[in-house]
Amino acid sequence: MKTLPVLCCGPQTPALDPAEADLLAARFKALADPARVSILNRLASADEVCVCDFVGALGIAQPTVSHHLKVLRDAGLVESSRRGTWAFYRLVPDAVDALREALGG
Amino acid sequence: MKTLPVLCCGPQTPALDPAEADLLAARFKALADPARVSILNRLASADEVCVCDFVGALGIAQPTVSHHLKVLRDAGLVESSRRGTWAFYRLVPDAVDALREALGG
DNA sequence: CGTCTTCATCGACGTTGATCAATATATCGG
DNA sequence: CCGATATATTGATCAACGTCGATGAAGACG
Repeated sequence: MKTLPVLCCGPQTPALDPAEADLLAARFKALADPARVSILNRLASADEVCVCDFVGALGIAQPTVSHHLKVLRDAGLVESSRRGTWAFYRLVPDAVDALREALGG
Repeated sequence: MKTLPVLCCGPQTPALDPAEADLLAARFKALADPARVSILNRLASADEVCVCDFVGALGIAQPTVSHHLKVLRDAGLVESSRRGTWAFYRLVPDAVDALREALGG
């Protein structure tokens, strides 16, 4: 007669909702690049920062900066408004707070 | 005579240390996948979880789970210990705390 | 209008990552 | 030692990402 294999785990607790996992992963992915971490860090120290400031500080080409800002915008972590010639970016505090809470507040 | 262009930004505050940005980005990148977010979420609710539990709960193949666990291990977010047949994974609280502080605690 | 500046988008290139089948390694029971 | 189980590693494939040059869109200024 065949013996049953020994099990290591009891009944499983339900997994995290896949949609919730997707949302969190998408937001963390927006931070998965040094340039974008630097952008967020700079935004944390000022109410508004204009794009030309990022270009000067990050040492990467202007289209690349624009690309990173779009990634952060699509993730809902920053928002922008254009005034005349320049575009200014701000943090979205609620989105950043949500991420921090996901890490176990 | 040529006029000087109007500037939008004053003198720049120093940028975040590139090495620091790299480290933070690497850790956020480890969370930039739904499977790994679910793994961390499950680890947050239990002292230890064995690999077979992840395989059952995530609905992805065993080598893929092993790959994701390696990514989290390399990022220093989890650690593992083998006891007999099974491997158990735990959170590394300090690493998770560091990430949360980077989001502005 | 014409030119200059700022910023966004597009197209292309090389790199990285996620996934799984197959295989390797290790441990337990007999 | 042998077969079964659990985990890790390898190799291959396909998609996604970072980067930049070229181009486009929109306002400022004369």
